[in-house]
Amino acid sequence: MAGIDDVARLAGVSTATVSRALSGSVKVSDATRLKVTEAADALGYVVSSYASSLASGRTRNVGAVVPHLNRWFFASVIEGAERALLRRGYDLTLYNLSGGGEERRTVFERHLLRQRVDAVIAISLELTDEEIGRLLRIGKPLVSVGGPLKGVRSLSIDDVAVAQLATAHLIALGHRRIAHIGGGREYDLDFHIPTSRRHGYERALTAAGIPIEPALYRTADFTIAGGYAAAKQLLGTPGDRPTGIFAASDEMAIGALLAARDLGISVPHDVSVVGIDDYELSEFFGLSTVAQFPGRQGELAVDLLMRTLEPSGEHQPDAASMSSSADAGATIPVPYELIVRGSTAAPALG
Amino acid sequence: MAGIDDVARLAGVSTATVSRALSGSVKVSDATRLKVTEAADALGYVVSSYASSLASGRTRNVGAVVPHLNRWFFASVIEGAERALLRRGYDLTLYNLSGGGEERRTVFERHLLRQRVDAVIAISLELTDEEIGRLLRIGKPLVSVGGPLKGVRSLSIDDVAVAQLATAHLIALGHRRIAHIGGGREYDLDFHIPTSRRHGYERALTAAGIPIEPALYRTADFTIAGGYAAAKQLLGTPGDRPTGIFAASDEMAIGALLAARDLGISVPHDVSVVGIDDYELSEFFGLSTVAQFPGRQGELAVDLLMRTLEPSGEHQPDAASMSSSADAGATIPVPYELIVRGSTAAPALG
DNA sequence: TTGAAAGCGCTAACAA
DNA sequence: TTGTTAGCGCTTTCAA
Repeated sequence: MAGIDDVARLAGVSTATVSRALSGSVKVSDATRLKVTEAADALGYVVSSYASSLASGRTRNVGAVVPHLNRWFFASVIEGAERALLRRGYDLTLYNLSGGGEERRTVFERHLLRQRVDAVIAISLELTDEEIGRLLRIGKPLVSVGGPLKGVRSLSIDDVAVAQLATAHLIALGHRRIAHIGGGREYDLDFHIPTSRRHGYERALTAAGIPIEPALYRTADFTIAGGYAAAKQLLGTPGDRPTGIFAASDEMAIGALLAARDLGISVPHDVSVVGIDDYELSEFFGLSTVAQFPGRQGELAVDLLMRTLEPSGEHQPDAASMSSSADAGATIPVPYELIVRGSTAAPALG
Repeated sequence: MAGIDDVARLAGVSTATVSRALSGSVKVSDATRLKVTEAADALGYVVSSYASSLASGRTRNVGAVVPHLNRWFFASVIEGAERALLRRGYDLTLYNLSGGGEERRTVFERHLLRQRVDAVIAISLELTDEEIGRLLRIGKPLVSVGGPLKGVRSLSIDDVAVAQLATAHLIALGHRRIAHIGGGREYDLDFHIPTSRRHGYERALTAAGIPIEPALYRTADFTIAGGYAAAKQLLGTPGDRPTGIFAASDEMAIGALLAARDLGISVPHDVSVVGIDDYELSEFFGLSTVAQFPGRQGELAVDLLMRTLEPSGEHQPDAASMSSSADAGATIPVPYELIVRGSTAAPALG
């Protein structure tokens, strides 16, 4: 392993100049920079991250905390964040909390505090004040993706508006009996997503003068299997069957599609189905949905962080910006878009 | 941020003793250890990872390189590895190569060489000799999961045996006309998984005296949509339709299930379907499959690495064990298991 | 079992 | 623009 002195010697400059030439930011003459980079390449020299961190106090590494890894939304956010970080020469250290209770404590009390990361991205995690406080106190900027966090900059779609849009889409097609498959109470812990989406559904109905019918509301667990079971109840019950179903996630909506098929109910002729997400299988199933773009959300989170970590020129180096400035704690709305595919149509006559 | 001196002062010992007491390994009296841990807790002291790394040369961090994050197998391996690492106080730094060509180069030429990780886990990646060589030369142990890598310890199921088992399952039920949906040539780059699985299929047929029919072989891209399209061809073609389909992955098998349904062909009455993986949706679809356990594979990879990183007692501290000892480069077979669900049965009579 | 002290390999003042 | 030098906060000899 060649060290900085080897490079300095070969290039005929001091180690300080090597450091400056390689970091790129500070003023170095072109000729010197060239000599240095050539020497570094010749020796296969790469800056040692920990020596650099110890001297500079910056790690060029960001921590990402997720509740699970094997779910489309979380994995997509991470992919986007990683892409953006790699582009800037940063690494991403992953903390997956799916293991259970004890894990969460050690991650927040040890791993995230040991100065391995410059900042933290929390994905769909309702952090406690304690957890947020610890991070902010040691000066680690924090950004939340997927839901609002008190006192923390947060990126999230407007769940009420998205649900309202999906429901309004069905109403605009002429549907009046519209069921909703929402998330169960146990999934309401994090940011009340199920509750917000239910509100959006109800708001759309009310705006159209359609009464809210409790019988048309079911809950599930955000999976295909859960959506399937809920839809079977909704569609199999004899009597006044709904002509439209709005599911709070595409996975549940796909479950509804499969349930309808198994019951011999044709989509969209007999029932229309709309979801939220634009999940990876949604296109295959021809599901109409309100798309959100988790990869883009991950990139945006990194952009936000970088403004604090690398205040470049126009941004004033506002050290406190992540914890006490006016917009800390603000929820920044991110884009969404209605995508109409084959699973929604006007209700059949009669 | 309290430092080690603060803890030393509060505990009334030297910084060296604090370091020893907290690292746990070296000899420290119980009384001293107690004093130190109490002082550390009182101050909220956590060892600074970079200072520790610079002094010790060890980071307690492992790099994991994946081709994509948003796919069940890769995400599951990472989850397992992370779980095992967290348990040992290690972090996991993720390198996702899905961004494209340039990314791969910088990851291998910069990020992985800058001493941020003690070891590397490569997941389903066919590394070049160059890439492997660089890592090994700077003393970073390397383990591969998902396929054999020349000169590197590798964890993988026996693809030929697994495919043979799945096919033999159909044969044992009485099927003779068995189709295979394999992976296309373009997916053969990494470890020849499609080729190996096809060999297993052919071997099972041959062992049963069943001729191999080219018309019963289709390729797809390992997705549900791809399996759906391939199965439609296989099942829709008039004439001597297969009574069994073996797909090289569960996702393609699920596609086949959906295709059969759309064609009005009943599973398993008219056609049986079996896959490989035990993917997360397989149970929901009642798919028979040969399960592999990627989470467990991730944990095993960590176990293997730890033997080199933390030679504890019985293991001799064999520094070269990952690169030049007898079993470096050996492929370690990992468990798999046939799971019979509702998608396979004896062929209908006549 | 404990303490003193010498680095680990860089970066950032400061000076030139 | 470049060089000199003093740390960054730990771990690990070595000596006691």
